[in-house]
Amino acid sequence: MKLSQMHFKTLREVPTEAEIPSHILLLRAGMIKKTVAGVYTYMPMGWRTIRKIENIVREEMDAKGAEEIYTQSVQPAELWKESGRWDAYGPEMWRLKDRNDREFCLGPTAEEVFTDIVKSDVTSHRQLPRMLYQISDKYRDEARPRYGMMRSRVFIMKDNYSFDKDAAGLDESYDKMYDAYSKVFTRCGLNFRPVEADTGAIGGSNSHEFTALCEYGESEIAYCDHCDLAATVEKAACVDAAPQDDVEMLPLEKVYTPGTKTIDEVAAFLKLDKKQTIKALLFVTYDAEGNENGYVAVFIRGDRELNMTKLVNALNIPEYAIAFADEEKMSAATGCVGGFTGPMHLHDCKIIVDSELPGLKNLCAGACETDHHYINMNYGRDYKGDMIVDLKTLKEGDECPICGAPVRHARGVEVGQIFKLGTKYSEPMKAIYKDENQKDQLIWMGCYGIGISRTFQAIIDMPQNHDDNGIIWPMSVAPYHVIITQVKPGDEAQDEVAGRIYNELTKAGVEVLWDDRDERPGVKFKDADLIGIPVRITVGKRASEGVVEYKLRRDADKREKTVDEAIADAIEIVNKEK
RNA sequence: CGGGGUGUAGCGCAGUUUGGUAGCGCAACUGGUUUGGGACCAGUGGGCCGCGGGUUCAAAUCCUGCCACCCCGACCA
Repeated sequence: MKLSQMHFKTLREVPTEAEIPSHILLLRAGMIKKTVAGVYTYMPMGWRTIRKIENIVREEMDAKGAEEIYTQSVQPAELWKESGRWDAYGPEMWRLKDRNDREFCLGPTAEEVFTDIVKSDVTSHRQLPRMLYQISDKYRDEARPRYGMMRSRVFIMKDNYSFDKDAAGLDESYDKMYDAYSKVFTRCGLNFRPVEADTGAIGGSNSHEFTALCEYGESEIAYCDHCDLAATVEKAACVDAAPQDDVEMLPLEKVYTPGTKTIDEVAAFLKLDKKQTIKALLFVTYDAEGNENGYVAVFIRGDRELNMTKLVNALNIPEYAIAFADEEKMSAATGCVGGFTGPMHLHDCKIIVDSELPGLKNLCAGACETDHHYINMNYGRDYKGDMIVDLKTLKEGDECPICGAPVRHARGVEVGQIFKLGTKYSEPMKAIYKDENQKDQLIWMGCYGIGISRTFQAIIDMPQNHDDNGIIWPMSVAPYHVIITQVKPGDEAQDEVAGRIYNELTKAGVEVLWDDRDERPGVKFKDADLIGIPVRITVGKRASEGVVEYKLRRDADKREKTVDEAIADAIEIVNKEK
């Protein structure tokens, strides 16, 4: 393809909307354009890379026996009501009505549609297992779109669904996908790590997230250098402090603690370690219509951090159905007092106690009375919880829940996630097959997603895939393999040499971009670096002698080569790496 | 949804405090000189100053309502 004939434009200056390298470079390279917040257009060069990623995904899916289908984005509300997720999904779902007032959504995912398809076609154990996938736009009306395509409202996702006879079959499908995903992300040039993850709105029993390691990522993962621990921070279990069984309970005492509303203030005032205090966190919960339907008080050791995901899982409600409470409003109903709430004297309020508190003795907590705290508070004797559960966030340096070593944290971008759904969808939607004994059985399902557009962007954020001058595409996903930078189009010798290189490489299956624009050489070099084509062949002054310059985008050094050498070397490296 | 910020030419910005009818750089276009790392000279075109309402002889500028976008948080396969 001749660059002079392409719809191609690069930006010299950084657009204000972008902050992280991948977003800045994609915009500057003219590979994407924003349509509206969280919605992007893929320009020719960017779209080529998207298609390369998609094809890597297709190859790996097909290799595991999955078949591609295509379901359209508009999905009827009935299916979602059948699974129970029409209400559960919340404001993120993009809902719409047709002219007859029937309800639909733009698919944020497609468990319902796939389950519906399979249940009507599959009736016998002989038809299982099955694995179907698709690559399509997904719609999620994100509260805050961010970082270009890292968190957008419309994005390209590969989603597939496995249908098995039983749990063992599901395990097998899951393992296949785990393997396929590892291959996909390796081929895409990502530094990634599979980590255990929470199942969120999708549900199910077991899940791994594939996280591209990158400082700009929104996921935080916890891992351990000494054992296999690798989990999202939401998922990671936390080790309770050792129970103080041998410590004697001291008499409960109310103390005057004027103006000490925060844990830091109380601890300083009473000269206590924060580990001897209990922190209160107050929440209000909402029903499906968005009306308040209850209060929740969470108690956790003063130095700990609440893990919202664990709380929501314990309450078995969706995340959007809970929010920090207006303490003043709540005080009338429950007796809490802003800054001085403790687990005693509360009423009409669900009390949730972190799992390590019952084992700890003589703690300090609010007295539900302004300017007062209790000291020597003990579980069982002085207070009780309606629920006792691990609500702690595993922090960097905390004890590893598996081996006890200090835990490490890293940031990353979630590029894929796999779930064991079990019968979560087949049960409400009645996806049933007849087994060998002519008995009805539920189909066991798994679902597996890859954010194609997110992967596209995450690739660039890998440190090895960009530098100050632009993108450095891995060969496997580069929009073109080779760029011919012709210094002086119209020069007879250069035209001849560039044309020959173009033709021979193209014949060999190499994708070549020919920069034949009437621009100064500097502009072409800058653009070539910016768009990140892996191999550059510069046809310049010495073209008449049959000599060109050969340079890899990722290396600094350039080398003069004969035309034939350059062609041979380009073919070799492209075939090796593509 | 809470907090903060910004909307002026395709992109990046100044002008707003103190009202007087819009400017700079890049990009584009024309001509010329250039041609191996974002050239130079001369010239040209391009703006409902986010949108509505108000104050005023006069509004990019003051008042007011709305909208959009970005950042932090909340939230999120």
